[in-house]
Amino acid sequence: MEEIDRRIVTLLASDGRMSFTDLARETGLSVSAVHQRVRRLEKRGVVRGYAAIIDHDAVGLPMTAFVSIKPIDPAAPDDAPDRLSHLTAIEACHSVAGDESYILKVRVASPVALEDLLQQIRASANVSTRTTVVLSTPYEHRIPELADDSPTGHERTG
Amino acid sequence: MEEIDRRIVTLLASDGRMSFTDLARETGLSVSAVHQRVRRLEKRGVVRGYAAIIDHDAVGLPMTAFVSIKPIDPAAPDDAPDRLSHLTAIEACHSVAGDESYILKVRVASPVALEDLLQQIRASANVSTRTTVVLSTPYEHRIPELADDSPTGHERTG
DNA sequence: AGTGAAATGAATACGGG
DNA sequence: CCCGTATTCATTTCACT
Repeated sequence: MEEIDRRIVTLLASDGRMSFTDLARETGLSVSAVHQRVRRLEKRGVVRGYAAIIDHDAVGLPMTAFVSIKPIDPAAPDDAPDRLSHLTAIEACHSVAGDESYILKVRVASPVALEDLLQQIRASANVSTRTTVVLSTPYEHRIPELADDSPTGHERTG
Repeated sequence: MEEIDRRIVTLLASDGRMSFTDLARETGLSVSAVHQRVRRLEKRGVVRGYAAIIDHDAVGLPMTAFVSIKPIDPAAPDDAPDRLSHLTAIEACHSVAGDESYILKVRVASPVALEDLLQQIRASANVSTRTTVVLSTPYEHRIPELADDSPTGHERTG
């Protein structure tokens, strides 16, 4: 991916509602050219979608935690993500290297809601849990610097 | 916060570029009414912003890790978030309860880049690190169900 | 808080270099 | 792959309930 696409991606990552007009100004291209590029980035899956960033305190989910899970029966088929996907309090599920198999990021309303959620997680996926409660979040959702070329599987190799 | 605002927040969380026209259709309000509500949600900080969701593989940052940090000198003032904020590979920084003081979520291009980043983290904040590498991400950025009332500090109490 | 209507500005489709 | 133009559609403001 080259310079201008990287710039577009960075701009949209920091303001997902930026207009094509503004993107055009920032990149020095015409509106139709950026429009075309954004649609292509969406189609190729580089831009996977757009989301409002919500203040979880303000919507009644002030408690965040990381829940690491480990299967009770290590021989059983590992379909924990599927078994847990109905629990909407789980914002993310990462398969990880290390002692435990997944790290879940969860958002709940209260300590009691967390207790309840942990029981549901254990029951749904037959796992043990280890929970790390978030006290505060100095920052989140930051934009990385995108540098140089990256393998998209779409560019020409020569 | 009541029903319609919750609906608007949920819709924008799942599609940050949804038009006011579509929001109006989905909520049964007029365009100007939703417009007013969205602006109010933004002003009150319930909606903190908008972001494009990026495929990190496609932009050359295919490696994600969680880095837990612990101060070398527990007596020193704890300004790790400030000391680390210049490292753009750090997407999020959470202060946590437990043995360690912060969990960082980082995105890097390669194992070597992670090694380099860990050295920078240790040097910048005078901390030890414990790193959990993400192997795959079954899901991320999911939208929680927003239920009932939540304390925004803005609604009338009677 | 809500509405509809009017004016501005943005998104999209198109013809062409 | 880029541009400009023309059309359609969304955003924003306003006067009013």
